Amino acid sequence: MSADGYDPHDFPPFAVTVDLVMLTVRPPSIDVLLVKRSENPGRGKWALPGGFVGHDQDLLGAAEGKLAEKTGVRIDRTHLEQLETFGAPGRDSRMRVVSVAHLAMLSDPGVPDTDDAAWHNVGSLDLSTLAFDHGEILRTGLERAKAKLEYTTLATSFCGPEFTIGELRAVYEAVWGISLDPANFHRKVMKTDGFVEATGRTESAGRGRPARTYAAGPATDLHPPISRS
Amino acid sequence: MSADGYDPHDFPPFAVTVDLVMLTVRPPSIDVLLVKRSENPGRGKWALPGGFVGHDQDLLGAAEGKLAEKTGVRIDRTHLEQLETFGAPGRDSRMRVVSVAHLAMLSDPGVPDTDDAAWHNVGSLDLSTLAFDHGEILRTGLERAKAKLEYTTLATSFCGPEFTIGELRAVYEAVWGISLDPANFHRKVMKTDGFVEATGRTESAGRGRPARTYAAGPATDLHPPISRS
DNA sequence: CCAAAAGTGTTAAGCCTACACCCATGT
DNA sequence: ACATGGGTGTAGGCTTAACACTTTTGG
Repeated sequence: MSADGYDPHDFPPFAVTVDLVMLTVRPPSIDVLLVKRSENPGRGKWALPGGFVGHDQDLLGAAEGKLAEKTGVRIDRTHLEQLETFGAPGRDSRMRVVSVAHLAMLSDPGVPDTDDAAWHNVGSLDLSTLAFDHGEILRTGLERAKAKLEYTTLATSFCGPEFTIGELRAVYEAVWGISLDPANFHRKVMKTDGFVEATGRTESAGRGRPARTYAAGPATDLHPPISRS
Repeated sequence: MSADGYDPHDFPPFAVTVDLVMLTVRPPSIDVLLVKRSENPGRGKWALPGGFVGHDQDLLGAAEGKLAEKTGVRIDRTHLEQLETFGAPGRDSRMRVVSVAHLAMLSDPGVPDTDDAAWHNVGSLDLSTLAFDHGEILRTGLERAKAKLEYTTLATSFCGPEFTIGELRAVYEAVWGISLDPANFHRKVMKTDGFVEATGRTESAGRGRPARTYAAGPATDLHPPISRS
């Protein structure tokens, strides 16, 4: 674009793909969906799900399609955003590929693991064993997710349609790897407009006082101060 | 990539470009470098500088090249980062183009305006008149710059090699469009490790007590709390 | 001396943390 | 009864915003 001095019919051709970092939280584990490569390069290695962008697809649409194909999850309760674009020469030995990585944050879809697709606990995963540069992409996605919990309300997208404040807190604790004061956490969530909405129901977790349940609120991108202590 | 089920020799071909949102601050104005298009589509319109990515170039390298070509500025004092990738079908009428937009934050390079490249005050610019989707890209870049001032020390990259705290404050005031308390701002900068380093010199701005000068400190990506009040 | 900008001191308001304490349930 | 997690109250410490005040220059 703005290709002054270039003949538009003589540009270097690229393949463009989308790759997805699909994260879900099953406290205290945080899991990523990986697929086993059936072809070279990287045959037998685990990789992020992804695929070529069609000629008439936009980037987010291509990512949505991959997400639906892998999880069958309805898009509305899932957060999906562009992460970063990776395009180093040689990252794919076959050809010049630019991959637009996306980050998806979803509640446990309950999709069972199969031979060629499985959820992996990121804590016990050696990133350097992933195919291509997918270890680096995954690291970037994890960092983004950690950062976003702090100043957005996106943690709710890791929860089901109805959840307790304790379950929400468990998401933060899993992602940040620390423990939070239940009392103070409760207050911070409550005082943040649009974070959660009361359902009026309660849910018993077996032992202890039953907790009120909530649904994700309308706010998604504002900046509440959920501090890390 | 991870193109299971696709023949790697039969992928949809794309052109990949980098476009640059090059911002500089001349308080109280914040300026962006635009080039006038000499070819269709969008002939005569202003556009972000950019160009095709070469087959052996990585994305950041391609952006650095464009930056050097347009400003002659040395890279070390300039902040350059990937912004977002834009790839909607039809954004360029000639072909399917994916543009990896980058954001550059630089101190006034003193490059004079020419017929086909000029610095524009973003406040008095109608974004909808830019070529392609460059108005949207510019808006994204401005938002990113505003946000990054709050929790990084990148404001120094808008300043020259030696600057006063007042000049640094003027950067914040220009970007955020508000005025800050000089006393409190001074303290916040000083108590943030690695934000600025004293030169030992002072500089008289004509009237008033001469200010000590500083150089950018080693920190670039930490999180000092420069609040917006 | 006066205006103006740099820089320091001070104080009151608000926020956050830590923890005490009560509530409601399963066993 | 007691253990367990949910939820509220509260005191102390810390940060912050607002502004008074001193410093150092040019006119």
